[in-house]
Amino acid sequence: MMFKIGEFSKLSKTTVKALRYYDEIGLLQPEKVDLARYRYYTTDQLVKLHSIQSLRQAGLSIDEIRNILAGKDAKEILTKRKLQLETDIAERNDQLSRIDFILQGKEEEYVMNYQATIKEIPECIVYSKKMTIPTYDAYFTEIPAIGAACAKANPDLKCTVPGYCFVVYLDAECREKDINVEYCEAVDRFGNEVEGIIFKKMPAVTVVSVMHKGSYRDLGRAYAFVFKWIEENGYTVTDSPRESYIDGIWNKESEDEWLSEIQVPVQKKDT
Amino acid sequence: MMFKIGEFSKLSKTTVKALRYYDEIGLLQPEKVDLARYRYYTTDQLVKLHSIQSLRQAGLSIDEIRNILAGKDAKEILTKRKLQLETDIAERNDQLSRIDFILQGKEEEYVMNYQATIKEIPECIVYSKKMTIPTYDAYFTEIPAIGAACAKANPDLKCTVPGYCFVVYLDAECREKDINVEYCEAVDRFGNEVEGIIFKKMPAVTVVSVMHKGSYRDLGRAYAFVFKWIEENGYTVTDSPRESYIDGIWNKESEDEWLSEIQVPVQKKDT
DNA sequence: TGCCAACTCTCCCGCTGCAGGAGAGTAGAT
DNA sequence: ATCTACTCTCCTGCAGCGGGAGAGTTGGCA
Repeated sequence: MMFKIGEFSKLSKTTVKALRYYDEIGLLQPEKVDLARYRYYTTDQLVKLHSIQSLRQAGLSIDEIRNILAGKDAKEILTKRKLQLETDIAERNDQLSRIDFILQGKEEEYVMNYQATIKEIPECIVYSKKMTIPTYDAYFTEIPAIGAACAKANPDLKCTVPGYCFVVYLDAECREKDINVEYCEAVDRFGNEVEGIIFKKMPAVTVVSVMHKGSYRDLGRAYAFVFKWIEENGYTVTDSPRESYIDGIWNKESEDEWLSEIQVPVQKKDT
Repeated sequence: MMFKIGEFSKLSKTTVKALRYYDEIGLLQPEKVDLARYRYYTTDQLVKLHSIQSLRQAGLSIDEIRNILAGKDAKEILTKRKLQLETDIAERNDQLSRIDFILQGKEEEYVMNYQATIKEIPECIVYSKKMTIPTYDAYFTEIPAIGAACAKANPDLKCTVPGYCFVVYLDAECREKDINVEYCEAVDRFGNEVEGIIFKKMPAVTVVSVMHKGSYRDLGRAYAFVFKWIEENGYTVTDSPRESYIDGIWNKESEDEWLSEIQVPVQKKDT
């Protein structure tokens, strides 16, 4: 009793296309092929195909199935696939959470609002100085002074391209006055340390990033957003936030065009 | 301030390959391209790219992102993607459950054991006869008799190719004696009804299928397997099981080569 | 014997979102 | 002038088939 491909297809509830594909890749070959190249299948193939289907429906790739049918360690392959599936599901749950977060906001204003992304900041060398500043306005005098002092002590030192210039907020809470901060700028190597300026290597870190366009006065809203995002998407803060300056007074006249990026080191909560 | 693609790539933590691809498909084009076709980006692109990344990380396709950025109904697109993600996660949980089910068995014996698949049985026309049979052995006399009676009353009637010949177990519990069954065979059209034989259309149904090779005496093990599978993989039985005969006494001499398929109509439990 | 419908065959393209690599041209520092 | 580090444009590959073109086969019926 031999079946032509169409019959076998109905018998096994598999498409003809899939059967031909399985033949081509050598996963399931017909019992016999005649002179006109017609494929003929028997119930032996039906049994094998049933195994294949059961594994496909369990989410295994064709290569994995081939290995299992060839007698390789099924337990190992299945366990591997299981892990893959688990990370896969975790990823999709993360995505679901992000979509819900967006949908719960006013969707019409979506484009105008803040948006968060997760990124990896690679390791870098920075010169840095810790200080306590009375108010935010002190930045405009302090920062150029640090830059000048460092350049004087290290004439050959170069900033990275593109630049990475940021402030780390060392206080646990947000405050408006007497803020403990660390000013950092990424450079290409270690140099001479003067006037409280030190060099160090910042390790690579995973952050959630939010872009803020406009005056620094409104940065508070961006922070509120990012912390809410972290909370509601199942992350935990692992370090002090960084505020990275991309466009500012040095290259844009209008405050409205200033661009900053808030980077909060985080880690996914394992639930 | 313009960035070449490599700098922009570092700034945005996006690969150069992806940036070129986004340019090609018109998702994110550089501010300017020079005579040597070098791409130059500005921070405007950085902001847009950040939006794109946030949506990509939420699992949206590039087409969906393009639509959202073009001002189309973001809520609708996001809701659709959310549904997709939910069915996607459900599917993977199903796969996970199947893998766990396999792993909990003795994996070395996996190949020799039963395997279950879900399939759709399409609608079909059958002639059928309900009866109560004392023991399974009665099949061997009853079934040929029904076939003969039907053929006599309907000389032109043809069975489908491939054939689909099965028994439905009408009793809720399994019993060894006085079993209520319905014998069915798929045919190409309705015909004359004689001797308790009736014609009817069987609706399409989703079943879990298990293949059983060998004597009918061991079918019990296959049933035990399939009901355990259904239980542990979160399905519920929706109708009486069918036992479909593929290879049997009519074409194989040795009982060991007989092949039957158990089909149990099921539905996924919504958790 | 001829004919026609229903199958079957073998290419080949398309899908998604890039990654990898070849081979050639450029920019900028020395 | 040279050298290195970029950048460019193709082209291929992935996973698992689905869709379709164009050509050959089979089997039943007149």
